[in-house]
This record gives sequence, structure tokens and C-alpha cells, in this order.
Amino acid sequence: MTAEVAVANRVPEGIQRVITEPALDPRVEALVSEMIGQVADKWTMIILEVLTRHGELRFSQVGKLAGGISQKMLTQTLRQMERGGLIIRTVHAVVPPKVEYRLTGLGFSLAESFCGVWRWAESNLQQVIAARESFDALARANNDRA
Amino acid sequence: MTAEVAVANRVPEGIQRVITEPALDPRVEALVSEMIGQVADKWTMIILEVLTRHGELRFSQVGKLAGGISQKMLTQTLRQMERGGLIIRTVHAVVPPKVEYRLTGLGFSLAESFCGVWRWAESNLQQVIAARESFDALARANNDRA
DNA sequence: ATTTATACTTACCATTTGGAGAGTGTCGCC
DNA sequence: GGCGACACTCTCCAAATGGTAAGTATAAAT
Repeated sequence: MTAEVAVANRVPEGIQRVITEPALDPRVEALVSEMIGQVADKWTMIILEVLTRHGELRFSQVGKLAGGISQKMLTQTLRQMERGGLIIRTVHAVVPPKVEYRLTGLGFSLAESFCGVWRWAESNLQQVIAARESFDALARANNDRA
Repeated sequence: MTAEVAVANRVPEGIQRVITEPALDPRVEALVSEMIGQVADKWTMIILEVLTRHGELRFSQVGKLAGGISQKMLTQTLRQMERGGLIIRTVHAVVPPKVEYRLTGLGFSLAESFCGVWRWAESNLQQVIAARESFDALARANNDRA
């Protein structure tokens, strides 16, 4: 279990140079990180995933599929996603109300980008768990000594 | 400006089916979203980027380059990243203290995955801004009517 | 007349987050 | 002997976050 972590720790020399991109305009950078902050919160990501998986859904369906979200957060998150152009909200003028949500092209492309992170998380779950365990074990050992 | 949004809104029919992946084991899914929650917070992303860009850095250097982070958050975030196996912390036993941080292979691969989201944010900034503007304009119009 | 369904909205409240600022330990330097 | 450098660590406090629960609107169904 320590072995896996050890392997992960070998960082090829100078590899940074290969990937490092030219520095960004700080104004763009600020806007980008603001956007990422908005976009990368828990519920936004989950709803993005739910809508990617199921296509068009009603308010309460999104809620059920997202799992454990309060009505308040659901409304809030959907509204914010709509504002950012990630989803489209269609109101059907019926009683009881029926409102449907679906991804825009923009929302869809964001979901695709996030796929990378999802995949990373899936495939590196074990490594992270192992790393945490060895870190915690070490910390405990140090505490005991003190 | 409305045109761009309109284009973004055209979602090709049935495209979901192309991308939608097989449903995940809910236990894995829970762990994954927990990890993403930890990993996708503002400072973690910024530090990831800083370390990708600059290689090995000292505590205070990371702080400066991250911009506007408090010492508390810096320590906290670095510690958490170390625990997750994303970075390595090297203590040089000198006075005054010298501690250096660098990405692990794991941290590096995460940074690569995030690159996708960064690129998305960069290239779609304008669309998001346009979407927000038209959303806000519409909301204002509706408020005025009421 | 009352209930039901749906999609919210609002008020209140507990928890969490995160910044500011002061304190800690060590050693070389003046 | 006191100061400075560095990397923390700790305490206090304000602000943001997010859950619960109750309220709103409408028309069909009972």
C-alpha cells in the first residue's frame, strides 16, 4: 500500500516545462477562476451530471436524482446555471406547474470537460485513499511520540 | 450578443446517448463526489496551477503566487493536498525553516484533468458573460412589469 | 369546501468557512 | 540580549452557506 504511493510520487524531472502554458492575462485569469468557483460547486456538478445522464427533466425529478438536495438549493443552483447559460428552463403553462430543464450546448460542453476530472477521480480513488491512510498513520505515529 | 447564446442553446438531439456512460456503483459515486468536493475548491485548484507552472516552491512563495490567500488557508490547503497524495512536502532542517512543496505524479495528473475545465472556462468566458447579461436583462424587464 | 399536485419563495437558524492578528520555536547576526 | 527570518499554529470573530419548515398560486378532483 505504501508502494503505490511511492510510485505516484516519482515526478519526472522538468515535466512541468512540457505542460506549462504561457501566463494568462490576469484579468482573464480572475474571471476564469470566478467562473470555475461558481461552476465547480457540489450541486452544480451533480446536476450537470444528472442532466447529462437523463436529458430533459422536471424540477422534482432533478431533485430526486441529485439526491439529498434541499428545494432551496435546487432552485438556487438551477437558477444560477440558467443564468450562466448552462441550462434551459421551459415553463409549461399548466396546473399543477410543469417546468423542464435541459442542458444547453454550453452546459453540455462543460459536462464533457468535467468528465476528465470525474474520470481522474474514479481511476485514482485507490491511490488517494492509500495516500490518506499512510499520511494519517504517520501523523498518528508522530503524535504518539510527542 | 443574443445570437451567440442562441447558438449555444442548440443541443443536438440524442447527443446525450453518445456521451452518457454506464451508471456507476453508488458507493464509488459517493466517494468520487466526496473527492471532487475536496479537490475542486478554490484554493486547491489555484495551488495546483501555481505548482504546475513553477515546479518546486517554498511555503511563502506559494502564498504570494496564489494571491490573496491567508496563511491559515494556505497551511490548511497544502496539508490537505499532501494528505491526498497530491503534493510532497520537504522540510529542510535549517534555521530559519525552509519547506518546499512540489506536485506528485498524482497531483500532476489531476492538474492535467483540470486543464480541460480551465480551457473550457477560458474559451467560453464570453458566452457565459453574454448569457448572464441577457438573463439579467430579462429579469429586470420582468421586475419592471410587476 | 377541502384536498392534491407542483414549483417555487421566504424567514429563521445552526453550522461552516475563512480572514485578521497575535503567538511559537530556533538560530545566526548586530 | 534583542531582532529578524520563516513556517507555522491558535484564537477570535464576521460572513457566507445551506437546511428546515411554512407559505403561495392555481385548477382539477373528491
